[in-house]
Amino acid sequence: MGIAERKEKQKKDIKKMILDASMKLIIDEGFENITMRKIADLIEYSPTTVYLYFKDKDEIFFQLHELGFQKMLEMNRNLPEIKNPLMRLYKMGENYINFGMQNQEFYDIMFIQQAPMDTIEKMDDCDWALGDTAIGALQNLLQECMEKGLIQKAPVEAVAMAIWGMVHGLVSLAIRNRMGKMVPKENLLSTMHTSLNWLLGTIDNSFVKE
Amino acid sequence: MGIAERKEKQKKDIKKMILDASMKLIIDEGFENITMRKIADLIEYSPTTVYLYFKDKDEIFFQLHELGFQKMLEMNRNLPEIKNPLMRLYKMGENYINFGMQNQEFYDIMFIQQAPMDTIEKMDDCDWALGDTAIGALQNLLQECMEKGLIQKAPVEAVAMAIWGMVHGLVSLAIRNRMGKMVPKENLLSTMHTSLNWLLGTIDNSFVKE
DNA sequence: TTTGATAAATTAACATTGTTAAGTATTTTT
DNA sequence: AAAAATACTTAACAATGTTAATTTATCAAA
Repeated sequence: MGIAERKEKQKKDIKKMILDASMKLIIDEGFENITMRKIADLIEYSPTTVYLYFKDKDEIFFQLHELGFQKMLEMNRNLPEIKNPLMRLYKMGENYINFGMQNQEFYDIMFIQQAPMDTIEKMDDCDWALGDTAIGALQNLLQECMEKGLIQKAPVEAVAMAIWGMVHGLVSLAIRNRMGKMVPKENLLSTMHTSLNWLLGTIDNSFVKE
Repeated sequence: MGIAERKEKQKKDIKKMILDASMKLIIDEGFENITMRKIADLIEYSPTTVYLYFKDKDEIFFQLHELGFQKMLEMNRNLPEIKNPLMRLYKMGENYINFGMQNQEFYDIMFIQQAPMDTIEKMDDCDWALGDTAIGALQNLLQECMEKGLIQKAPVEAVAMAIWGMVHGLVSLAIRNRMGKMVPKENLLSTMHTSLNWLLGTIDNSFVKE
């Protein structure tokens, strides 16, 4: 049945158009200012057509949140080739910060905004799979580092939460304009990396402790 | 002039009524669902009256953000009596997490939402004084700890950002529902404290390093 | 090719929102 | 008591998300 197939593809295409348009609007004008009508305008359909492809506005945000995770995964493609798990941990943190700062709008949807979580709650299978696997990967990595004696032993969940918390904290403070005058804009990124390296340095057993 | 004084007081009173009503609404129904009309309803004035006391909705959020900082300062009244600066650092972190988790709506306005920052940008004196002094206090404390050899020496700004980043990260992930199934709700607070203690423990010189 | 059903898109409308302008009541000053 | 300033309300606007009703396009069967 080539016909049903083609229709399926058309539907996918329009969905993609809608998501692309949404993202463009978000980047150009910020979330607050994104509206269904503007999205419709951009894809040159009537406003209500959008509702034939997405249940509501929140679902658009949810899908963008998924796209964001895809983008993030792509950025981490360079990880597996790093054999030393501790080096991999460093790189993972760096990647996280860089991703957040280079894709602030995606990051916001993925980790700050309520909308996608609201959609998840309405779903049957209502758990945040993407987030859970991400933090799971961090935990596994930490476990490996500990087993090989590369970092100090400690409760894995607590350490994972601490590290994730820190990088998320830095990025989200920056995104939501809480860094203020404390750190000048041009130093922001490098200071964040310094903070991360400092943290990992303190647990890195290859540093000599006096 | 007792008359101008009384008028001044009346104005203050109504302002307070508006802020109280706003906070009540935010707590009861969340930000998304707070409206000028609901606020007006609650104080039994017409919707437009609110505009006689606040320029716009964002300014209400800005004032609530200031109230939040006041509340936070109150919570930290117990700090000065702790003579050991390192102990004070521990307590400061604990307080921060507790404040955030016990006053999620305030915390959200203070550190997550864009609205108060937008208002600040529109102001003449457009810097985030409250935030800056808060982080300044942390930096001073760290400085003191380092000078007394209680924690390892390191660039103060980077360490301050790291610590603040971590506690903010944990609280904001929790508030915005990103902890998911990773940490069960009833363990959330204690795990966060474990993470904080782990971090401070790693830089605490009173721990023996092997 | 005409028909009739199904799918796709649009127009019209609704209730809610933040906010402004214009008008009314109330208080203060003269 | 009249005039002026203050406090408040009513009416209205444009914009928003969303639904219901209606039109238009698509395409297999007659």
